[in-house]
Amino acid sequence: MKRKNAVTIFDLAKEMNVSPSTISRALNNNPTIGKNTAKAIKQLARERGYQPNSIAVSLRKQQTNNIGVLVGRMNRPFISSMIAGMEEAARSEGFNILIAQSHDKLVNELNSVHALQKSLVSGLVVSLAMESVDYQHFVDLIDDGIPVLFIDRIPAGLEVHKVIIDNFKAGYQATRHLIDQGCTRIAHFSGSQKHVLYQERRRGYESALVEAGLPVREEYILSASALSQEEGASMTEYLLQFPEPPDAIFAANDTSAVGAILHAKSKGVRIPEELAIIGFNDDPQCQIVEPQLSSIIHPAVEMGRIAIEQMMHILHTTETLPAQTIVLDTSVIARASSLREHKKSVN
Amino acid sequence: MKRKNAVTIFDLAKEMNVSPSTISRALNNNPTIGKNTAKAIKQLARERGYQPNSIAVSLRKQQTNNIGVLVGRMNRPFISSMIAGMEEAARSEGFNILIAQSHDKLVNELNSVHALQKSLVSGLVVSLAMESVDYQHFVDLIDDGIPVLFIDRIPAGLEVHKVIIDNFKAGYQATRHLIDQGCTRIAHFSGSQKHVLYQERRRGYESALVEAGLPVREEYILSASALSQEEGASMTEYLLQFPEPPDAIFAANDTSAVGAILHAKSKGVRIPEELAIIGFNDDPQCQIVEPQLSSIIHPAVEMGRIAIEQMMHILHTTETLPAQTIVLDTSVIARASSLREHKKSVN
DNA sequence: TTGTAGGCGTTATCAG
DNA sequence: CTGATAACGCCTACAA
Repeated sequence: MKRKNAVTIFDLAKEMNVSPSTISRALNNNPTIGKNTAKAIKQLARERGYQPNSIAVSLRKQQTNNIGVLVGRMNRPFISSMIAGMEEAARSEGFNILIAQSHDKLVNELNSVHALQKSLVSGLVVSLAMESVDYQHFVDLIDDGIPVLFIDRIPAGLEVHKVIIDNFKAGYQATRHLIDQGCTRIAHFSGSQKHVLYQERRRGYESALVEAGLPVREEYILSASALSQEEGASMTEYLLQFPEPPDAIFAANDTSAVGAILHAKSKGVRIPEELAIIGFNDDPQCQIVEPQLSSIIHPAVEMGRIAIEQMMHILHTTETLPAQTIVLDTSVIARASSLREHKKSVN
Repeated sequence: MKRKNAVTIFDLAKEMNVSPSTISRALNNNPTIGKNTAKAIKQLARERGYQPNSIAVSLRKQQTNNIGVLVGRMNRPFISSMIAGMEEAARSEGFNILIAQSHDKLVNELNSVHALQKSLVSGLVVSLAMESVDYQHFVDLIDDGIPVLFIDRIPAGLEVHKVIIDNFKAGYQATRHLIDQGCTRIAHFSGSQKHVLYQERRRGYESALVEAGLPVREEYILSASALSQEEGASMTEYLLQFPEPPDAIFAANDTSAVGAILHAKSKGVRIPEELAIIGFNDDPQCQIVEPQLSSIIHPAVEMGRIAIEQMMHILHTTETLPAQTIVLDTSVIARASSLREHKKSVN
């Protein structure tokens, strides 16, 4: 398992009758090296196919070119797209992405943070595990000099770097869209209230209702742990039994919204005429379900890219940067599930 | 950016009045160390929160604990699930997964292989870029002592380690299923014929037809570059114009199959009565489209897991292992898009 | 059973 | 402008 063509700066030095340090300096564009020597050295390095041994560099600098990425599960459309964006951005900066999944369990989150720390990642990008409530392990990391940046699922009340979407505004937009379609009894499927993200979407929802002079009815606000398709269906079943059932649903994700559509259809409820529905994320399924599902667009790939750019900024700055939050915009994509006939021209 | 609690074996050695090598040996379970000393050392290491510096270890061994994973795009359901499986398996072995995307471009594939090689990954798991035809860069890597294992999209005619599904059999199964439903004019959506994977699925399709005494009609076999939903729709449109249009389609992926369903429905073609359809991959969309799409199940997560286990086996073996191919089984999952009324009891 | 010393490949510091 | 030299933290002959 030995690398064969292991050309080192020592080999180059011997061949050119200079010292290894000269080679090192030339290759690192140190200005104190003579123009000509530098050029000759680079030339030879290219010829010999010299590749700096990144492990040696890391050992010397006590820092790798790896960024750890910790997520709940990576095989979800939104997450994998986010990571895809990170990978691109990181690679263009000469960094690698090192992935860990917590499977939304605190134990795994702890272990993974630990494992990544051991691998000496230069920085860590985290989308919190569902049940995470204790953030001490991240604080330790930060205290240890490893910058941590949170993305999408952020911790509550912690002064840290964040890249998020404006969940309040998105919730407002979604609800506002339903109101614009003439809906007045709008229900909301929310997720675990432990998460800032769902709290915010809900706040946006309530704010839009209040602004429009509509009542905020507690019985119309349902929380589901996983917001699965099944949960979406059963929540819809529950709502439809009301003497005065809702005429619209704003679901905090697409999966539960699809569940709502399928259930409503199976009960002969017409969508969007009797029940307008909007989801969240713009997952691929939105364009497949019938009627097509309106949703809120997340710039997932871009979020990942921006997170890495921000991380690079932090890494390249010697002094400690104050915690900064980058907020990305969302928008409504209106489709058949919420566009009522007499409003369709309006879009 | 300095790690603070950097406890080293040297620190422990000083504290215990032994030499660093003793510490190292004890922590590595070297049997030549006295039971008691070893125990005491491990105890102290735990107390002081000692963490071996993995970079130093890597430099010494000229090998990291990272496995490179190179795929086309990671934000596709099948791929991200595969990587999820790899991540789990690798982590349980103390390895990290380092991701690179080729975006199905040869240039990126080359660059990424290069970048991963520079980061001194211990091994590389590759799912080929669409257009990859030249495999020299992988051969170089292998010659350089870095084991390479191909998964799913494998190179043609190269003696290498592989983890794949039996695409021939899967193609046979899918077609056989349609034949069992009473279909006799079965069309096939295939992908780029440069890929072994699509060649095999097609061979399986043809084999099932021949076995059943049905003709293999060239005009029923269509190839699409990306097998997108649009391509699926337009290929269906094309097929439906035949004087004797097909009564079934076996699509080499779900996306194009969904395109077929949507187009056929829009033309008033009844599914599955007039046109039975089966896809490939069992992507989430299968259960959302109406009628629900029959498909071929891939054990994606397990494939990833097995690939890593195989890689570990290779890494832990000192001599060079002969190239081995692991073939995983697939099965048909029959849903409404292909289950004809009079056959439904059969399943 | 334990200690000593050298080296993995690079870079930073200090002389020249 | 360039050359020695000493780390970075760990492992492993070889010696004791």
